[in-house]
Amino acid sequence: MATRAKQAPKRRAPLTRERVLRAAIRVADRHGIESLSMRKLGHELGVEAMSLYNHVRNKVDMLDGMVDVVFSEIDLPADGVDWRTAMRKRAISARQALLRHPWAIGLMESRATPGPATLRHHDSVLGSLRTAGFSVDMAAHAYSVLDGYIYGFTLTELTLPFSNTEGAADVGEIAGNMLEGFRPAEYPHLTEMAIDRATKPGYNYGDEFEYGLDLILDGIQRVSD
Amino acid sequence: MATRAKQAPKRRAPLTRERVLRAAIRVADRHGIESLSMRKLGHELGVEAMSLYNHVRNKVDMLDGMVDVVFSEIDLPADGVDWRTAMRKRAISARQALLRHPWAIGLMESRATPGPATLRHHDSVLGSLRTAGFSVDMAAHAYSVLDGYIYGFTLTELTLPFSNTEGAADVGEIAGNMLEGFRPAEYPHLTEMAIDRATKPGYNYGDEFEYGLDLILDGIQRVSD
DNA sequence: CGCAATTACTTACACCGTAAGTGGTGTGGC
DNA sequence: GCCACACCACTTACGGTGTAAGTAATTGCG
Repeated sequence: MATRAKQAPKRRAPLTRERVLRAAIRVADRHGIESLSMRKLGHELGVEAMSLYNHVRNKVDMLDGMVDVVFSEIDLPADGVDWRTAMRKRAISARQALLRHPWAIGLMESRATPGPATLRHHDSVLGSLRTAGFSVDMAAHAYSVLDGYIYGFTLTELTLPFSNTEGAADVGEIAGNMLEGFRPAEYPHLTEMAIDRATKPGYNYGDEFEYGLDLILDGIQRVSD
Repeated sequence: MATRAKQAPKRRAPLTRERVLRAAIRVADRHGIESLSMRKLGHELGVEAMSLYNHVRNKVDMLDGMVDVVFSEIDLPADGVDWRTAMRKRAISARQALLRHPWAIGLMESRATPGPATLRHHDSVLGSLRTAGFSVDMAAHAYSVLDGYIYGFTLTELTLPFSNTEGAADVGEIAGNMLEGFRPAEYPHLTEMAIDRATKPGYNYGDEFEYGLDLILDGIQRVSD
């Protein structure tokens, strides 16, 4: 038992930036980003708050790191397939990552310094388009529409007044929320749509995503031929 | 001077929810949302922090109100014009409002209860589409792509690492930021694009907005015929 | 005039991010 | 074997936050 390396029972796994970020993401996923404090995060890791600052410059640096981890979870476009299916898969993967970490989009707004995974992601998407023969201008156009749509759709999806955690309970819930919040006559078209949705058994707003995505991909394809 | 109404010189304008929200927006626009505290806002209005709570339930209620004001600044689609130009104008107006108040998109993520202006806005857009002959399903599709794109594009525009306050200084700035932050060989396509953009004299990322917008409007039009 | 409602004020509390300083512990050179 | 050193978790402290609770002043109305 000389030089006991790590088998001592009280020894705890050493803190690292990686471990801090993972724990922060876990807390934010579970309890919401607004309740992520350095003290609570320290507690989660069995450590005092100030110890975190040995691995993270400050809180906004940590938030930057968290966003970068989310980007790292998005599948990069595979090469060897046509640009359209590559973009389609990436878009779907991106939406899933952003839904998994609902706080990520809200953080993006305030974050000015993209991390390495973010840069790698952007570079890879651009590369996929250029390899497929897109001009620089056209790649910029395509990237701009696609990314805008991905973030924006997911953002609206997240802010929807009814639950987006798919499930049959949505059916009446939509109309319920609509009708109790205001007098229907005040917002006739909103009401019409809510009722229409509520009466469709398996309706799920998330399904709209691929409709718009394909519409945009069609548009890009048409203009790039 | 009996019953002096309000001509006493020291009388200050009474607080109202309206005035509180306006001041909050002013502070957030000027110094960033993260430095908007109830105490500072009180100071801005010449009032103690706690007085604000007579007109606002709590801080998140205030943030909700601020977002609703931003929505109220977006031009509603005019009726009497075809849906396409109505949607186009509204999209441009929405982007401008969101750029004017850069904190608004970041707030949307966490806000679950839309205000009256927000609801009125949505209702009006839906109404414009329905009047133009869109089915409920098709209106939902169109609205979903368009709104997603508007928010998402503006969000990416706001998070761009270079300044988006239009101006000739952008030219070298883009390439500059790109090249100093990392080794170009690591992100070849990003670098290529940055250089390409930087060498275009009047380049402004915001111009991409209308390109994507028209691409989407084309797609909607094609599918709705 | 007097009453009721409104609303700005003060005080207090728990929590926040983090600057600064301290002490113990694991590792590498002799 | 031993010691110096780098590391890193710790404690303490400070100024800021949102807001609950209570008080006092002003206003509008009978």
